[in-house]
Amino acid sequence: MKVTINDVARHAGVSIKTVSRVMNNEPSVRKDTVDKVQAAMAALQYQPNAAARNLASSRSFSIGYIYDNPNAYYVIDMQRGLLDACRKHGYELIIHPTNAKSPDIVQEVLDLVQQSRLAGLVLTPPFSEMPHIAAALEQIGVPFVRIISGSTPSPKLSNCVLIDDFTAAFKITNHLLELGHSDIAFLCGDEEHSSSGERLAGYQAALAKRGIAANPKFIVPGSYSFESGVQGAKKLLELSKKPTAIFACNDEIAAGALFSARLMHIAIPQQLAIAGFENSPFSRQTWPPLTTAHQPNVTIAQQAAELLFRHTKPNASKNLSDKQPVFIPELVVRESTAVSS
Amino acid sequence: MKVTINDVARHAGVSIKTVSRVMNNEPSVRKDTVDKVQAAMAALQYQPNAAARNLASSRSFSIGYIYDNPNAYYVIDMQRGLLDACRKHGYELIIHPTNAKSPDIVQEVLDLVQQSRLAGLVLTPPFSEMPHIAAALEQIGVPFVRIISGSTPSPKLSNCVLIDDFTAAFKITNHLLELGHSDIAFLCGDEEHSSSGERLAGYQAALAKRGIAANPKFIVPGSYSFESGVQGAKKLLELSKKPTAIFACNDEIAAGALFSARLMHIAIPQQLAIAGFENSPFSRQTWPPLTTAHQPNVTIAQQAAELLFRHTKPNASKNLSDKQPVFIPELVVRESTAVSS
DNA sequence: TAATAAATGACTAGCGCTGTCATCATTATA
DNA sequence: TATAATGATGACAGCGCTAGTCATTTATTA
Repeated sequence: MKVTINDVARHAGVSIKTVSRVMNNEPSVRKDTVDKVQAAMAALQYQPNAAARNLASSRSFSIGYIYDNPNAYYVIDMQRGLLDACRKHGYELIIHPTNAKSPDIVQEVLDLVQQSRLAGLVLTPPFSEMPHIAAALEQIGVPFVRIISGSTPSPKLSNCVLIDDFTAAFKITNHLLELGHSDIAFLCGDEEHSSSGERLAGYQAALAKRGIAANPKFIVPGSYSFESGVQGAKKLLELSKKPTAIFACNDEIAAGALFSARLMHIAIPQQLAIAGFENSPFSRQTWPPLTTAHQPNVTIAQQAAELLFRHTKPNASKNLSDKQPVFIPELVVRESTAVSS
Repeated sequence: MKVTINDVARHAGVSIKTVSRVMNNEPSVRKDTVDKVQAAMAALQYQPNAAARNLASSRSFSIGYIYDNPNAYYVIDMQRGLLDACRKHGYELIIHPTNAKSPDIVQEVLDLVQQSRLAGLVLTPPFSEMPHIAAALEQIGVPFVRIISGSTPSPKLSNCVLIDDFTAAFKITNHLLELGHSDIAFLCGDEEHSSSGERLAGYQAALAKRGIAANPKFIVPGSYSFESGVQGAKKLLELSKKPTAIFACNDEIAAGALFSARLMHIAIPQQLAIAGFENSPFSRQTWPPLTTAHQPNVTIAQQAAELLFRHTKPNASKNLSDKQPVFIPELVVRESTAVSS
């Protein structure tokens, strides 16, 4: 029933210590010994006792994922990717939904780390953009990886996975421009999220490249929510000079804009083109379906976890750790920006 | 930095063992000793080492949640509720997304239980409705709680949290009837999910009570997906005798139906009323927003976990364990079924 | 073939907690 | 008041593994 390291050792004809060496991939174990031991582990279906390993080594085999994101699909995708990586490396994932705006969020994170004895942490927005959290984690020496918006790798961002929102937003705006639009409005997400700023910058850069002066009234502050899209679009569509296209900072905002346009009997895409960002499932389920930018969140999460494991694992090869992943979301064209027929 | 049970014992002036007794609320510790120990724990901010407890007691302090549900919001809510309960009882939650249709799903679940040494498991549909999983878990003696569709508590369902889909569906159908509809169609979810059957039964019962013969063409098989709603509604709206109202088995199907109706230039709710089920966030974000039934998923999950802990905890009072929670989703009326003006 | 380095094993001491059993303190019973 | 019966507490071993120290065996190189 219960297979211990002893059984494996006996089965493989080696000592307990050698099995332990293999498990912790310590150097100076011969290749064929490793094979022998691994064969024995497989044959006996050995499951190392995580509790014992934990206790003896006083390191832990779980990483944490803190989230506070209204977009459930994003969270689920992240979890999926993180779990994939965790399974591969024999780690466990501790999830922790919380309120990022809580005044003692830093303490909460530290408590989590202590209580669950986390080996490391993966941070997504908004946590990945809170400098005091990064600072606190650094101080207590807990490795962490941030998934953030950015396009240019740099040493300062060595523990980051970058999402190039700028370029993706540039591409979306360009798509609208190519469709013949020049009065393109932008519905911002939360100011605190740097993704919103990056996307705005991409939008502005695309306009600038065509020599189009950005109309300040066409840039509407807001937040990453349906409601914000409703309000923002309303404001835009009540202008005397309406935009002919709206680029929303994410799909939810875009859905809100769609809702507003419909209320005002504005036909999409004939009278108004709308584009979103994220490619969340409901971007396919609006009417008409939304043009958007696709982020491979599962893959991003996997990479983030892999990056983290390079820091948590003592004997892992760290030589490739300079590779800093950058993901560029891809343009997905759907009916919400179809050429008016 | 690291506070151990030793420190607490010394601080409280008792033996290590007594502290341990307090932690596990074993009987036969005097009241004032308990207080003394708890005061010491609080003063030192003692965090018991889960790994050590695990190892020494060979029981575990984590429960599992397996999911395979396309509805991310549902999963997130479940997690939230489960985590709330876990935190309260000092447990950890191990999440495990997987494919319910995998041929060796039972083995996978058993492996998970073994590998993560789970103290128990919470099952939601579709897993909660797979008898071979329940059987396998019973056989290896791992406690589990199922969240399933049903209205009448019974001893056989002692470890279940029931969702009364029947009554909720009855209420929705009744709402449509009261609006003056009599040609009400029903878009089914997956046959394997008993919720679909229960909701269908509730729909039929409501019709029957009014003496309305159900038109078999108005009952369309399908699955819990947007696409299924699109197809199902299309079929219905191409009938020579169209329904005037559609009750979809969940919001996603309803959104699909909405999409289809729009394609066919059918005005909602003027020409067709549509109702969903679940009250997922996007039921509020369609145009028009969907009438639906609200399930308090966070609370449901909490209760499920509490129920589970009564089985996993050795010294817990089990006397209240006969109480079997039943939740009736509530009717939420929105514009998709507004009286045609 | 000797000299050097690389693998491996035997042994030991915990990691922080729980379980068992022995001990001591208290109360009930005659 | 003595005696048993119970309640409350402590001493100690050990959960399954890691990690360190040396001793021993095996492979590699000059």
